[in-house]
Amino acid sequence: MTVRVRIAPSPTGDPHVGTAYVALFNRTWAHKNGGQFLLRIEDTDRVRSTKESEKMIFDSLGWLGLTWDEGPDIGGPFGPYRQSERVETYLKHATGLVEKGAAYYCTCTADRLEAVRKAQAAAKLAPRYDGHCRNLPATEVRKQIDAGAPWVIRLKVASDGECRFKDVVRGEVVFAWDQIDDQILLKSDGWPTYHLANVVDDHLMEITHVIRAEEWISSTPKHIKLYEVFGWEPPVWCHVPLLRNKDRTKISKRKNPTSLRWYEEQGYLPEALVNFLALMGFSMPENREIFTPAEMQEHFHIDRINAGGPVFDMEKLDWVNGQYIRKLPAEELARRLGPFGAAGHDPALVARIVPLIQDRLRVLSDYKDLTAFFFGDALAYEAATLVGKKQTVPDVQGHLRAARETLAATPWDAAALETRLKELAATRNVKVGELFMPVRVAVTGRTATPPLDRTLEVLGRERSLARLDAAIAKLAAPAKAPETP
RNA sequence: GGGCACGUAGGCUAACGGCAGGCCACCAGGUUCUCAGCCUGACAGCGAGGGUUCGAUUCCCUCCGUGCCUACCA
Repeated sequence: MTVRVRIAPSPTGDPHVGTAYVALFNRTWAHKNGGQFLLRIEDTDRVRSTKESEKMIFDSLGWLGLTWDEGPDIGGPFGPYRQSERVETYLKHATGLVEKGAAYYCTCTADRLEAVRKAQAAAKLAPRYDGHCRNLPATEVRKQIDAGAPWVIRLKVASDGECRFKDVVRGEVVFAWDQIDDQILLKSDGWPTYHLANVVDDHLMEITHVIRAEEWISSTPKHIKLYEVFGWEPPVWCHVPLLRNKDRTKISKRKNPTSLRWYEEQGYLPEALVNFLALMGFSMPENREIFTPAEMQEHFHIDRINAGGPVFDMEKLDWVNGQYIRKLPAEELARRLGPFGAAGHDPALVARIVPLIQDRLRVLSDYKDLTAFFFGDALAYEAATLVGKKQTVPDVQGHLRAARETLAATPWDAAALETRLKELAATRNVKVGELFMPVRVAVTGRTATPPLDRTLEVLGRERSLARLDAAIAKLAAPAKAPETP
């Protein structure tokens, strides 16, 4: 039997990091077994679903390389893959269940349901549908419907005994059937709820393994009941853990970035984010932390997924991202930096800059800040920054003037610049740092930069000398003088 | 409240019932003109209590903690 799995995101809001997480496990499992990975859009919530959101799901998953074998955009033999285009199917199946006696029409109003819930809460009972319409004669409900009352279809669940199922990640799970509510299958607008649509589609699309988030465990008995009353073979159940915020609650945008677009905009590499996501619950043999999707696929098995909910650790993500950034060939890194500002810069200059910042990029969007001083003429910094803690203004003035003079007479390559500046420090009888730091600040405006010699080299003679002049002028000016580059 | 799930250092994780190991973060050194990177080292853990066993992180029970679900959302 061919392994067929799917993810079924609902297109509401930004594309979620949890979607990518579950997609990764699904896709890896399908491809490891030579099967198919499907993307199905669960847009049965007519109020919240949007086309823009759907598009973003396609784009973000595509960005991550988590491509699908069948889906709304590319089609496939089991389409349509958008639930809004399958509404008649669900209606037909729901009414079929009523005819079989496995489901029933319900005309209870929202007001009544709320009142029932309130009463149950007051009596400290579990909030649950009270079976009002289930117990009414069918003719009575029929009469109300014919009179124009809105109706829904509910699944008949409550009964004795237990619902047991095997979960690949967790082992055997048991629910008492009397804990399970008479779930609404078809809403009053004629559209299905998740539960109905999900089961019908998974069956018709021949899904073999349902790999989904842990939050669905509680609903699984309803789904099993549906498979039972339809007379269908249920899939293999695999509930993977939920990604967590630092406080261990379900990951949420208030407490942690969840939008895949955010990660893209920050300049996390897609392969790094996927690698990091894999680390949340999956582990490679021999403690490997950095690996490709192909390597993961080789060693992956659903039953190796850790069942505990992992805290999404941004610091480790940064580390993983750094690993990937440093591994990139310089030209490739330059290309990837394009959208982060490098596209607007002279390619030849970018090519010289990239090696200087490759070890210093945490995310690609650091590019702008890290390279700002290579562009433009004016530098904005306080004159005081030029003067070290153990230095006096006259000291620094002397260093800068001497450095300016020396550099003006030095061939402009890193090796020569370093040699001459170090000689100068010796001549002036100061530590290298005491000379280098003021020069660094003078030509870059900051105290943390790539090595000074290479920075000077890329910056060029003309610009470097001009900035030294500006720094000397800045120090000569009255203490609180405004910036005059 | 009820149901279910989950507990290995601050975070992610590994370990046929047999010496608890790796990564991130943190800290300390080294490299060095600063920062970053890189190298070395240090710190740090089986939620608690019972039971089974020669032996329990591992199996069982109880407790505790945490999370999810408890919608005509998914």
